[in-house]
Amino acid sequence: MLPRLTTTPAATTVFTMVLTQGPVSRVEIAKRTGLSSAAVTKAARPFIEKGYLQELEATERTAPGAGRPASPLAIRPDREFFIGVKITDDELIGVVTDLRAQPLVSSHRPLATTEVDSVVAELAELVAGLLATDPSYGERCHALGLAVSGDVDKAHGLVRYSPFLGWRQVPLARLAAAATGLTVTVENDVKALTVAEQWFGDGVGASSFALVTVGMGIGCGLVANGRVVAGAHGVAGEIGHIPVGGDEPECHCGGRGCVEAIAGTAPLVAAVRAAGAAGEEPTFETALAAAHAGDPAVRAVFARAGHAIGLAMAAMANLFGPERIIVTGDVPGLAAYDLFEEQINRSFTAQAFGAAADCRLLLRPRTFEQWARGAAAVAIQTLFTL
Amino acid sequence: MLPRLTTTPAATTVFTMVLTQGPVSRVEIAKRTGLSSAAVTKAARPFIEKGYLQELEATERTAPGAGRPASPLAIRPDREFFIGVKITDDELIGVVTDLRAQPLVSSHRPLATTEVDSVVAELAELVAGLLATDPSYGERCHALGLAVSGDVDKAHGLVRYSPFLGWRQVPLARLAAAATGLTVTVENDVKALTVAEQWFGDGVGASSFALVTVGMGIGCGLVANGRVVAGAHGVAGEIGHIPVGGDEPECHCGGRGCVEAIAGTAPLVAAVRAAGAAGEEPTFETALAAAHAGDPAVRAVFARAGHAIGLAMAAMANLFGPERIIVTGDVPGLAAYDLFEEQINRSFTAQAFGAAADCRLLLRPRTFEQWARGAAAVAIQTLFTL
DNA sequence: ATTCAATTCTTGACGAAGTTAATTACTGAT
DNA sequence: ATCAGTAATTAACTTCGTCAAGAATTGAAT
Repeated sequence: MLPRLTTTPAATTVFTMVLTQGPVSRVEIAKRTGLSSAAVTKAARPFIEKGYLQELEATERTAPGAGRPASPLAIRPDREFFIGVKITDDELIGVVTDLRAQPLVSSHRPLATTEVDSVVAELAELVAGLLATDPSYGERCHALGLAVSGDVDKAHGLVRYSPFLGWRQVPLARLAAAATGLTVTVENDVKALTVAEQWFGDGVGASSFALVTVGMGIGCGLVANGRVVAGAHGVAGEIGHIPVGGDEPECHCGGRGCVEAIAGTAPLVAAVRAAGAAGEEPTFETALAAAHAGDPAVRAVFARAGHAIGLAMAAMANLFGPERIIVTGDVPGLAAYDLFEEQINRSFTAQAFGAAADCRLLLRPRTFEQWARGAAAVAIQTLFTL
Repeated sequence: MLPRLTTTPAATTVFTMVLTQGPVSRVEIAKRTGLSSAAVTKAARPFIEKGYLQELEATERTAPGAGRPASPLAIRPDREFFIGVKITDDELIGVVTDLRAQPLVSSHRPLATTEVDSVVAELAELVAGLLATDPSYGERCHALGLAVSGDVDKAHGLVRYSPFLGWRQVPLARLAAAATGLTVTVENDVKALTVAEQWFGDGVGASSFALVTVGMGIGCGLVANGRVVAGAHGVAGEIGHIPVGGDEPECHCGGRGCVEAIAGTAPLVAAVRAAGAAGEEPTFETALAAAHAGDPAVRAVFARAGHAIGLAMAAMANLFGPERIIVTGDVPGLAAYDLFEEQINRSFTAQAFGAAADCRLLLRPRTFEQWARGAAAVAIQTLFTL
């Protein structure tokens, strides 16, 4: 267990500002937070003493002017390391990150089964392997973040229900802590990625934004008033089940017209097959290739999917009014994104209500390692938030 | 100007808990908030001294037991009064409320024009009339809340854009303050109603909930993590422009398939007309009568509208995961609600994703005075929140 | 009746956190 | 060199809330 450094509100504020807003002078921190500069000095001191923060050298200082030059506070990223692991149904993806949640090494480990004990055992080995890659990791890594799809109770480290893994009420934090000796946080995978964007990515500085993930399914993480929207019953961000398709396609969720039933990987391939394109037994890869080769029937299917995604994003923006929308995807979705993009933009703009269309759309490809990074970001945020 | 009593976090917490959670003992407040009971005693004292809070008499106390009986703190609702006014394009609706935002008197005033100066002048007369109804109002009323549809900048008391009123960049708080001598807050009407539910209605105790208003249009207010979702570009809660209707109906917003283009009052009447039902030139009233009389064509139109509303509510719930959904409406919507209700419930349940269907649906008819009450609630919340 | 245990509320000393105001530190310009 | 301007630090003070002890008020046991 790492002793908690952020004991007071001011300490939390100051440290997270330096962590997320890059090097900042004390006066600047005081201005932005409303604290007195004296308070900033005091709050920063313990972090400097313990090596989490440092003052930048004179050479690294910014624009000069009249008066004493500022000595901006900067994070020491290698003061502490974190491990983030994304757990899928057939693989563990793990990364070691620094304090800024920057991935340093990554490692994959296939899963033969999703049986809990077996996954935890594999996880322990993955973690041990990652820690062994550098001696400093063993010394200065105390926290592990896990990202799992489904309904996660972060406060209790409990996976309430994960359909993909077939887990119910699994006390994953406790099990993983016992197996690895680290402090463990568990979070829903989309929310974890959202936290990574909020603190270390394109959500920095926005009090509200949305993250839309396009891939096998379509997911969404929301931040409002600076906090992740949790969802009262374990459900939130299910943008994939907004019914924009009319009565037509039936969805695995029992609903009709869901975005995911149009633009999810499986329905998309099915639509290509129904169109008789991309070969005898089309797969996502052959469909992709056919679309890139210019097959109009296949391209129409992708355009329809993009339309559905754009409408759902507009619905979300109309309801929620985010400052920005970050669009990202896992590996398959990522490869197809160029096929969606134009139609997403067009349909979003057409359906966004009034000023909601002013919302900035940011396209950000993210690899699977980024999901693991999200898990690490949650561990970091948990450690440094009161 | 009323001097601010809630200067410290503890004072705010204690007072708002008594205000919103009814009579509570100090120990109970301490338990729920995590404060020490000593802190509660200290925080409560100034409110008692100034007459905002009182200790309940022995006779009013709750269940006895061993030990010193609790003396619960209760609000003194008549210590301070508030005026709330809802501004529509053809009418001002005003109420005087007590500290609990309970309406005591109401008054309407027709508007010949929506020209700003004229509206402000009418407003001043309305307020003067309301204050004259009881001498204590004049003594103990210092704040006025205004509710306006459209994009409102509450922090600056500015109506950025209100399509219904044809207003742009109107510094309404300043103008109304000058005309009435009261401290004025301005808020979007749906958000105001949401605040009323959050503090004094069916949102009490919920850290997240949604309010859906069915009427001429369909609106929505959202509360997440205990705070109203504002929307970055002045847009939020536009549930009426979620495209659940496919490509079919074109909406006045420029989009297609919007809920409001199906279930709004005008499109609904148009659909009845297209069906050739409810008389030569059907109005909302004749359509309503025909539906209540059992005309199947008209009932089908209402069912279709209910379906659209239910789907939009499910989309919202899937995305947002509210603990509860409060469904309400203005006068016309209210009269028709029984025709929507069954279909709303059915379509919501069908489309809600997994546990999102567990969300409690509360049907709460609200009169126009309730909207005015919402404005008063915002004034109250603003006064007693740090 | 009296004592005791239980629970609520109050009080005053203390401690932690942050503010203000004065001081020191450092720079470029006159 | 002096000076004006900005940054950071320091020390005294304020404020808020905790803690621990005690006062208040009841029901139950002796």
